[in-house]
Amino acid sequence: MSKKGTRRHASGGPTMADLAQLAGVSKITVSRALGDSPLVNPETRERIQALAREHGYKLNISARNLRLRRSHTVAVIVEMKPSTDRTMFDPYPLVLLGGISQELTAAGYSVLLTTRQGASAAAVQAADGLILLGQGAHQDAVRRFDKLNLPMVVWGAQSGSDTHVVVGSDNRLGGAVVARHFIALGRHRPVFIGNPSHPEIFERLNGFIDALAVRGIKPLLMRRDEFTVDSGMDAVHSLHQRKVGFDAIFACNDLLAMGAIRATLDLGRSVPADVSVVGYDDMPLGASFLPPLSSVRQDWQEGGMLLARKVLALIEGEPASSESLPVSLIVRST
Amino acid sequence: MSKKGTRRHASGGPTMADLAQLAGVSKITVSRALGDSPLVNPETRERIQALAREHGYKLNISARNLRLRRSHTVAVIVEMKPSTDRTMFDPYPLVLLGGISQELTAAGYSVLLTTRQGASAAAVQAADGLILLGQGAHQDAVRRFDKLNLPMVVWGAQSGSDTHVVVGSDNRLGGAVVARHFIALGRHRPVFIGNPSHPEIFERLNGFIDALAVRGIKPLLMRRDEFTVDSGMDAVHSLHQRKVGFDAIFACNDLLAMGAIRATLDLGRSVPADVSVVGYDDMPLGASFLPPLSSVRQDWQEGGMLLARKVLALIEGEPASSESLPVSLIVRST
DNA sequence: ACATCAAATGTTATCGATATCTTGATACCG
DNA sequence: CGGTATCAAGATATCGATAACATTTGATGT
Repeated sequence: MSKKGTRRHASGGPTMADLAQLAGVSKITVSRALGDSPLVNPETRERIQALAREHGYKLNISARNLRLRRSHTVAVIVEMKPSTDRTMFDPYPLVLLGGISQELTAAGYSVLLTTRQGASAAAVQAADGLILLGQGAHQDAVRRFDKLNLPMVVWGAQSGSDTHVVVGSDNRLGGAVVARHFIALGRHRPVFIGNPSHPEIFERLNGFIDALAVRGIKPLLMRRDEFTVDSGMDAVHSLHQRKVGFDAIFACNDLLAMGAIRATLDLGRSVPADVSVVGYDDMPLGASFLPPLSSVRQDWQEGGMLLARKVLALIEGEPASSESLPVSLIVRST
Repeated sequence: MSKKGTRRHASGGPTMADLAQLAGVSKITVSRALGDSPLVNPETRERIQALAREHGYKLNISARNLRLRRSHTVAVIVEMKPSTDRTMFDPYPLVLLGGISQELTAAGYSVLLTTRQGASAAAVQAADGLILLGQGAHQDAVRRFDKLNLPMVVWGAQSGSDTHVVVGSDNRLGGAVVARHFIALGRHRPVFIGNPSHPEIFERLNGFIDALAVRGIKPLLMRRDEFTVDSGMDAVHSLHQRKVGFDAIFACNDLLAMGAIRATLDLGRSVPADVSVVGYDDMPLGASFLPPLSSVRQDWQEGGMLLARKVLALIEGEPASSESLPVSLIVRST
């Protein structure tokens, strides 16, 4: 079936040049017709578009990207720790991704997903913009990708010295809200469970401490590196062994909170009568926990959408500034 | 020759041509040097690579993609329903993605993440291969992307008529394993909770039914569309109201199972003494549930890696066949 | 000394789409 | 009727990297 004129290309379909020949016009006219440019006669346009459909023409994105110097692609760099085989402990990154994806797709962009390590770094530089996820978004990572000179936004906590755009929940506020909740309940021996070496957790802790300080209350920090139920239980058992008194627990994650509650109940104390507990992230499951868990809710989807909007703005050459998203305390039974 | 020599390009860095001029060689030599080709003199190579580093040279991926007709990119199409759907909020797709990402990255590929709807469909065709996620992977979606004529693999349940490569957990086996577990425990009035209109769930149900049939047992189907704790509770309450007897529950998801257990306990019956319950997916939280939940575990990460390996094989022109991953029953207290 | 060969580098064409600059044709105006 | 808008379409150059083919040079063998 192969004649010289109708050569099939290895990659498959016909090119604009092929269509041009079929239609008896030049390449550029085909380009215009397919782009609905007003520069072509409506009849010609129709004819060419029909021809394109008929022959299953597909635009070669790589060629267009090269010519336009734009890929309409945003790279999302996710920190996937090699250590834990469970990639990330929680569903949130996906929700974040969902928000990002939704917004970018709507704007005609697509998402290039990359992990921090390895070879795919090469592909990143074809992107029009960058979104850095993964808690902390460690400075070295930021600096590394900064060198690409692309519009970039980072999810996480703002640290004063940063020059790039950071979007994140207002973790300080999150801590403060919980503190005020405890104060309103008349608690005065609160405990914080979590790992403050993550910038975001650090902010929560600070907000917590500062808001408590207003009443002269100093929380006890139970540092725990794992964000698991077991870790939460362990923290409370440890408090008990050390005979430390406490009447409120702020766990920086719902799993920790559930563990803490379980351990507290095991020790024969009541939640919330004896001990108030508040978690963080408002996992769907928390509402079904017994007793239903109070928690601080972040709007991840909105976060993702905001991240996306910021990169898009930067890509368009518009200014964009760092921003914190409000959080809300969902009070249930604990 | 007027201004060309020193012109800075809009997109930023120098090109191979620029480097070539700086080094006093031709473009192709630069290309070879940067590609560590043995065709260039080691000294020359060093010199050029040093120059590249010094001037912050970045390869233009779009140009290379065009020339090579390969993007070293695999598109992953995720079904994200805009509504509050299960897919988006479960951790599993992310784990799957993690596996995919890990394997592809290792092979020098990157991941183009796309949702099924919308404009980003254009970008997909630049990919070297396709992975279709999202339960069901509905036939229309499959057919639509099949037209792109790209190597494609699908995550989900195999339906006999499919010609494309399907990778998924062995859901039939999952159902059968639970059935045999119930039989071993001497249960004879089992209930299935879930939504069998999803192909994967349908398979679980079939495996369950068939394996029970060996002992002449017929399970009761409680159809529930939502995969939530509430839905699980509701199912059991409904059973109770209708005065239907049961001594075993197979919930096609852990949240349903937890709900079912909660409701069962609420009704004054004991788990597992009176009623055995098995969930599905083995969520991390299930192990910390009270009582610790028995569940069927699928290896999502391995699934993702397998998907990736299959597309890569297809891309390389090698054959690949559909495959089911084994599942395992994790017996805990329920 | 001359042919042969291999190493190192260069020349040219190409991947496919599109911006810029022209050209040809028709209409419109005073 | 000459001159200028207006519209439709073409010619050419370009984006940046690389494959295929071509050339130069020095070394080796007989």
